[in-house]
Order: sequence, then structure tokens, then C-alpha cells
Amino acid sequence: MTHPPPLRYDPYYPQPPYFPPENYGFSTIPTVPATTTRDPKGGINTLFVSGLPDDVKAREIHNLFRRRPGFEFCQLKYTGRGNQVVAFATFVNHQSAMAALHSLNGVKFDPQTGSSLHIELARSNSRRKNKPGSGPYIVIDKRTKSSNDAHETSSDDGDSDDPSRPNNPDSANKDDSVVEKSEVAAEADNTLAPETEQVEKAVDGTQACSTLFIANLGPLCTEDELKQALSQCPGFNSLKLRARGGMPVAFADFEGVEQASEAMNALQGSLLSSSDRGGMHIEYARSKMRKP
DNA sequence: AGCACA
Repeated sequence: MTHPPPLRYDPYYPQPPYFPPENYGFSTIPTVPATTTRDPKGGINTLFVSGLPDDVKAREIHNLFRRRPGFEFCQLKYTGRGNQVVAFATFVNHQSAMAALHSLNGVKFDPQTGSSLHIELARSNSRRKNKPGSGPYIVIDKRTKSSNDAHETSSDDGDSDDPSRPNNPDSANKDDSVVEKSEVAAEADNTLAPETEQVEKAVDGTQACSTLFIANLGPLCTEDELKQALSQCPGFNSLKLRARGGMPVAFADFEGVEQASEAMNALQGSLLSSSDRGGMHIEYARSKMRKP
């Protein structure tokens, strides 16, 4: 009920691609030397991701792809078109990129809002490597207010290292003010969102917390099976299972907010053997679990 | 939609 007004949400959405990801329409193309020209199609290892909520974090993109085989690195890009955000994920080869594409395309990224991912092959591969020491996430901010005067990696290659939207004539290759940020600075932008705070809030208004609230568990859910599911997440500390009325809920504590977010990402909607009402529903808890 | 333990 307290969803943010959808007024700022630009319903721009890339249309279905003109070209399917296979070689349809390429029958008349002469022999393509895989030398100097940019590899067409078959050599694309980078995915273009749209359909993201405007408050998506680079960390979330990273968590989305990090378990996919062959994943290398990803970028989050503020397009400057409203609050629209797109992402690029790069894999070791075309096959693993296609595998990730097929397994994640159309997946509901945010169960709260129902926004689902739209993934296509990018036009060109991302070239930026994830440099250690510069932060784990790469954020490209092309929003109108270029409040970042630092340009550490702005000109490390003359190529169009930035795969633009596959279907948008408006993809202007002006100047990529590429700044590697931490995730905190992502939405601290005074251009269009003056209401945003430094604290990270989920779409439903809940606040990020290192403890997770887990609901939609089956009535026969046991602490052990939940622990088993949670222990595959890094930073998992402890679990408390409480039966409220008939439906049990659980609280899972993590080392930090980031690990809790990763776990929520990894386990959201997943089924336990005791599940009888669909997958787990995970949110940030309203307060952190007391110290053990 | 449902959020406890101190």
C-alpha cells in the first residue's frame, strides 16, 4: 500500500530484439574473418540486462550472476533515462553467457514488485575487468548530474568498451564517465530522487538488516533443514525458528548486511522439503537478532 | 501477510 509513486518510473522497455540470438538473417553475410573486426554474435560473452528496478544495487547484479558457471564480472549502468538501470554481465565464453541468459531471462527479479529480468546478448563485450582494490562492483553513472569529477578509468581504451542497449537508437557514445563506486553512492544522487536517504531500503520499505525474516514456511519446517539451506550462504551465523499460530517464521542472522542480502538473493523463493505453500519469503528483519 | 529474542 505504501509503494512509491510510480510517476518517476519510466516505462521504457526494450522491445523484443530485432534479431534472435541465433544466426537468423546472417545467411547472406560473407565469410567473416575473426580478426580485426568486432566479433559478431558468436563471440559475445556479455549479456545485456534490463527490466531492473530503479533501486537495484550493483551488488544484487553481482549476486545474481556470480553462481552462474563461467561468470567473470558485471557492471551496473545508470542510463540517465529516468531512473532506468541496466546491467552487463560478462562470461568466459559465449556458451556460458547463453546458458546464463536462458536460465535467468524472464526470472522475477523482485517478487515484491513483480519486475522480471529481460536479458539479451549485448552488442559488444565488456572489457573492464574487476580490478581488485577498486571495489567489487563496477558502476557506470550516466545520470545528468555528473557529480563525480574523478575519472580514474575513463580513458583506458579507445574502443567503445561500453555495450549499449541493443535496440535503442538513443545510445549516445559521448563520454563514459566511468566511476567505480561503492554501493552506497549509487542512489545518493540529488537529480531526481531527493527523498532517498543513505540507508538502504527495500522496495516494500523495510530496511536493510543483517538479520533476515523468513516466512511462508511449511508447518512442518524444521530448524535443521532451514539451517542446511542457510549454511550454504557465506556469513550465516544463527537461526531461530518460531511458530506463530500455525505458520512458523524464522530469523536468520548474518555477519553483516551484505551477507544477509546475498543470502536473501540466493534463497528467495526457494523450496524446502517441508514447503507446502510455495517457496520461502525472505525479507530483512525489523531488528537485528540479539547477540548469541 | 506473517517480525522474536533482550
